[in-house]
Amino acid sequence: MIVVDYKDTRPIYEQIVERFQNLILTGVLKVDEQLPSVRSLAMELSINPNTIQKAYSELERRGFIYTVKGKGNFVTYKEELMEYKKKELKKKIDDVVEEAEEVGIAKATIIYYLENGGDSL
Amino acid sequence: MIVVDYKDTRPIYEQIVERFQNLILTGVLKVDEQLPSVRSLAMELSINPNTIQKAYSELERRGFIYTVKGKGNFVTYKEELMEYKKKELKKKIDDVVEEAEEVGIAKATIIYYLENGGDSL
DNA sequence: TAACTGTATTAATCAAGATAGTACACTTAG
DNA sequence: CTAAGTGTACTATCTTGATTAATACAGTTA
Repeated sequence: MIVVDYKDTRPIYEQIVERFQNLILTGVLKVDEQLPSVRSLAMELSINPNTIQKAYSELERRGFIYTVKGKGNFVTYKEELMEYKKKELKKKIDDVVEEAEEVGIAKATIIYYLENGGDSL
Repeated sequence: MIVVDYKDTRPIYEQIVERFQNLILTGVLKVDEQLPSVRSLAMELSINPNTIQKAYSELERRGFIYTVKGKGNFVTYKEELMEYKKKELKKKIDDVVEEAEEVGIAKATIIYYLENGGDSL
């Protein structure tokens, strides 16, 4: 379910955070479903429990999971997550548009590219 | 012209690379214009010359500048850069679209958002 | 020749990420 | 209640990439 890419320059805990985010947002992990425990996942991936813990803390901070001491980590109610994801997406889209405009590519050109693809940028 | 943000977690040389990329792509630095020398910029920013060198090497590798030993570093012909920038932009746009579709947001919705903004995602 | 340029190399330092080991608190099944 | 599973916290150590430091070499130009 979770894979670590050692060729990736990003820290392991970030990779884990992103992987779980995707699993949750795509519905592979259902609402209130339990995530692997800190220790078991660490064992499975042959990495330190502290690294998993760091990833889980970040996922909780971002609102993707909630933690119950002594029980485990669980997936948050999905609607809240969609809101989070939408915000992220909007930010990315706005960034791209801004970046394009800095080099003289208008928003309309981007829309045209989205509609027609290919070399239309 | 160049600023280093120590609160930024990214390495200094990456910040410098990105800053110069923008200055070049936005036309603030003209074609064939000379960049500050390795030593002078290092002095100005109070950082090590090696760090500037690393940034300039990367900029050359990416095709943004060309280097003449004994003379300095100069801005590359702009059309080539636009091609580079367009490729980058396309990649980013495609990424966003893919990411959106993973959570059930269609390309059409993104286009609508671009056209109308606000909460239309 | 002197004073600029870029380039290369080696060693030392620093900080973030990751590991290792241990301890403590809570929950649940038995 | 006890045992085994959870999450949490803390400290010490290791590793790696980024950065600094110091120096040397090579090309360009006034």
